Amino acid sequence: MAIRQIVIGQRSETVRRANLSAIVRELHIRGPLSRSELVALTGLTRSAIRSLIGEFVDAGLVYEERAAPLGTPGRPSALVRMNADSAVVLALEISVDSLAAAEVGLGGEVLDLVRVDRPRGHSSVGAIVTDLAELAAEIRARRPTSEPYIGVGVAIVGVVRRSDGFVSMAPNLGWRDVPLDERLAFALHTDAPISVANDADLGALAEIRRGSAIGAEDVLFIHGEVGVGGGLIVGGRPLTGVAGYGGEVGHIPVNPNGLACRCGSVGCWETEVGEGALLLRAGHAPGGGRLEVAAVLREAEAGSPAALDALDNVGHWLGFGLAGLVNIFNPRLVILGGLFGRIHPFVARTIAGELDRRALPAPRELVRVVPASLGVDAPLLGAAELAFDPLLADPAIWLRPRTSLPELASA
Amino acid sequence: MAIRQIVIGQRSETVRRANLSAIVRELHIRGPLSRSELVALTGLTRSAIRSLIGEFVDAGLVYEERAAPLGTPGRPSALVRMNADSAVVLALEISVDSLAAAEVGLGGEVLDLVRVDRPRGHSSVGAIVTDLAELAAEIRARRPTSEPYIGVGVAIVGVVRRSDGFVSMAPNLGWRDVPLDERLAFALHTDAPISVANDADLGALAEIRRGSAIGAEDVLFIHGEVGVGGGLIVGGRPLTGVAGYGGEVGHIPVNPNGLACRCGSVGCWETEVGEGALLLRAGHAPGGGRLEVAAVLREAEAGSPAALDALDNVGHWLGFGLAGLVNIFNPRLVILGGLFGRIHPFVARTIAGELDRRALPAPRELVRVVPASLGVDAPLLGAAELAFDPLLADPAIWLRPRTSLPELASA
DNA sequence: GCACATTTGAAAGAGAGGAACACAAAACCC
DNA sequence: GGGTTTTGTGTTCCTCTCTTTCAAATGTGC
Repeated sequence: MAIRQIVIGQRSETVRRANLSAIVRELHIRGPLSRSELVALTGLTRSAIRSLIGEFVDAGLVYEERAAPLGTPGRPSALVRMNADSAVVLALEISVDSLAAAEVGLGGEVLDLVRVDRPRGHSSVGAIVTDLAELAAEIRARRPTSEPYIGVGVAIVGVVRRSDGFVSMAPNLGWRDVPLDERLAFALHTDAPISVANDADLGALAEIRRGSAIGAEDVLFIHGEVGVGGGLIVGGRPLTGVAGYGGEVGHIPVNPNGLACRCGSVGCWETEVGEGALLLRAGHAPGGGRLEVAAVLREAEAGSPAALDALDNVGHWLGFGLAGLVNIFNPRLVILGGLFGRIHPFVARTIAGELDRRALPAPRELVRVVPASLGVDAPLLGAAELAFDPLLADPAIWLRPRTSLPELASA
Repeated sequence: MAIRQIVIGQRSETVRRANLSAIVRELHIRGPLSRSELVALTGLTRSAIRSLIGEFVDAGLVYEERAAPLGTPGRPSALVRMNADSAVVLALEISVDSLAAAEVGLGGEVLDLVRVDRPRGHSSVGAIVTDLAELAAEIRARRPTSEPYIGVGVAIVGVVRRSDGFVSMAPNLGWRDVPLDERLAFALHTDAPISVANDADLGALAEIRRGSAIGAEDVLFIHGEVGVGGGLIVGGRPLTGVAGYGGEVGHIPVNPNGLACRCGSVGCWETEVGEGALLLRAGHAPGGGRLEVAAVLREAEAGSPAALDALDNVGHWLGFGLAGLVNIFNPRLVILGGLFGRIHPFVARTIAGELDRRALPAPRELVRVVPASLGVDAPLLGAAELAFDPLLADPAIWLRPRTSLPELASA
C-alpha cells in the first residue's frame, strides 16, 4: 500500500485544541475580554468557555478580574486577561542599519526593548550574532524572574527558508547560506525554539495582528529600505511559497531597459524604487542611508524641484509595480513600510494615479494604500508574534506540564 | 457588546464533518480505495472509517466491491468506490471560441461532454445563455435518470466576483457587470446552486485535482489565449483575493514602452505574450485564432525565421513575467495552459533562460515549468470540481435528506 | 423593594472517535 | 497440504468534549 498519510483525521482532542487556540488567539490579539464576549466570538456555550478558561487560569496563563459595572443590566461579567509574564518570548531583529531585541509577553505587551545602530554594509555572521546575544543578555539581566523564554523570533533583511530558518541570501549583510537558528541557539545558550523569517514577512504579520490591518485577510505589506521586501497575506495566511522564499517582490522585473540589480538581473523593481534610486535622482549620495533620505524629504517640503522630481519618479515606479500586484492579489489593503511609509505623503497621489491608470477597475476600487502604523519596530514585533505562534496554535501543550507559574491575583 | 462572531468554535459535529469530508475528498480525487488505505490516509481507526463508510453506503453515495486478491499476503480489502450516478454536476464553459457543457459524476467520471465552436468577438448575454441552455438540454435528454444536478459550475473568460458569480468584465465577449448566475438559473430551469468562476482559476483547480499538479500546494497556472489568465494556488488554496478578482496576471505592467492594452493601460503582459502579439510578429493576421496559431507552429517546425523569431519573442516576455511571479510566489510548479501549452516545446528553453537570468536563485531552483496536461477541457473539468465543492466540504448534508438513491450492488 | 436581564455554576446527556478482542481470509513456508 | 503469518473486519465498551438544563447570583431601572 504505497500511500502516505496526508489528511489527518480529526478527533475530540482536535476540537479541544482548536477551541483553546481560538480563545488564546482572541485574547492575545484583542486584549482582555469578558467570558460572554468570548462566547459571542467563538460560538461556544458558556459551559465550554467556562471550563476552558478554568484550565488557563489553573495554568496561570490567564487570570480573571472583577469587572467594573458597565451600566448595562444583568450580572456583570468578569474580564479575562492574559498574564503577560506567564509566557514571554525574545524577539530579535537584524536590519540594514540597526539591531534590536525585545521581550514581549503573552497578549503582546512589550516588556523591554533595545535598539542599537549598526554600520551599513557587510558584517560577519559571528559579529552580528555576538552583538545580538549581548543585547539579549542586557535585557535578560533587567528581568526579575528566571523563567525561560517560550520561544525566540528573529527578523532579518534577507531571504529565509521558512522550515528551518536557513538564511539563503542576505545581500545587505553579505551573507549566503547561513544556518542562523543554530548560530543563535549556541550564542544565546537557549533551548527555546528559534524561528527566523524575513523582516517584511514579519512586518506584515505585525500589521495584521497589532497594526492597521487587523482583521484583514488580504494584505500586501511592502517594505522599502535599501532593497524592497514584501510580506504578503493571502486569505489570512502569510504567503510562504514552497520553501518559504515567497514574497520577494523587490526583484520583479519592471523595466527591461533598467539598471543592473545586485541580484544579477536587470531592471528589478528595487532598482527603480529603492533608497538608492531616490537619493541618486535627488542628487544625494546613494549610500547615504536614513539621514540622507530625511534630508531629501526636508528639501521636498521646502519645494526643491530635484527632490520633488525624485520622489515623483519613485512614486511613479511604486505605482507601476503596485498595479501589477493589485491585479494579481486583489488585496483589501496595501501597507507601505520603512522608506515607503516615510515618503508616503509625497507619493500617495502619484501612486493613486498609476493605480487608476494601470490596475483593473474591479480590484482597483477595493484597495486602499496606507502607510504602516507600527513604524520601525514592525518587523521586531512580528518576530515576537512568530515566536508566539506555537503557543497560539496549540495551547494544550502549555497547559499540561506547567502547573506552577507565578500566581497573580484572580479577583 | 459590539463584537461579531469571527472564530467558529468546534464541536463533535465539526469533527464528523471534517472526517466525512476527508474521506469523500480522497475517494473523489484518488479514485477507489480500500478501507485500510483510507485508514492510512486519514489516521483514523478502523472503527471510525467503518462507521463513516457505512453511512455513505447507506446513502448510496458509495459502494463497496469485493476486491480481487492483489498477490499480497493477508485478507484482501474490499474496494470503496464512489457511485458516479449518485451525485452529478453540470459543468459549463464560455471560452473565447467555444462553448461547452459536460455532466460529471462523483469521483470525477465524465458522463457526457459537448463542445461547439463559437465565432470570436462580442456576443449578447442572452445569446450565449440560450446556447448554453441548449447544450445542457441536449445532454440532459441523453441522461437515463431524472435526478436533479447537485450543482452547476461555470467557467468563463472574464473577471468574476467569487461570492456571487457576478461577471465584472469579460472583454472577449464585450460583457460588463453581468449577473450570470441568475441568468443561467432562469434559462436552465434549475434550483441547483450555480457557481461561476474565471476559466484560468478553474483550469488550475482541475490541474491540482486531476492533472499534472496533484498534491502540489503552490502552483501557478498560466492560461494563454487572446488574453492571459492566471489561476494561482497558494498553500493549497486558490488565491481569490478580497472579492475573487485575484489572479489577473494578464494585466501586470511589464513594458513601460509597450502597446496599449484593451484594459486601458499600457504594456500589460498580455500585449506582449498574447495570441495577437505572436501572430503579428509572425506576419499573420492578429485576429486569426487557433487555426492561425497552428499555422505559425507548422512554419516554425519547418524552420521559418519569422515564426521562430515570433515564438522566441513571446518566450522572452513569458519568461520575463514568469520570473517576477516566481519571485513573488516561490511555486513548485508553473503550468502553461491554452496557447502557452501549445507553444511550450518552442519556448521552453527561452523561458528557462529568462528565469535563470531574472529569478532569484533560491526560488528558481525549486520551480518546474510544464505544459498543462488536461488540454482544452481543463476549465470545464475545473467547473465541475467547483460544483462538487459543497459536497466535498460537508458531505453530512447529503447523508441525511436523501435516503433513497439508486442502489447498486454492494458485493 | 420588585421586575427584569444577564451571567455563573454544576450535573446530566449526547455525539464522535479510540482501544481491545475475537474472528476471517488470503499468501507463504516447509 | 496443513500450519503460520499477515492483513483486514465486526463488535463492544470506554473516553473525551461540548451541549443542555435548571437553579442561583448579581446587577439595572422604575
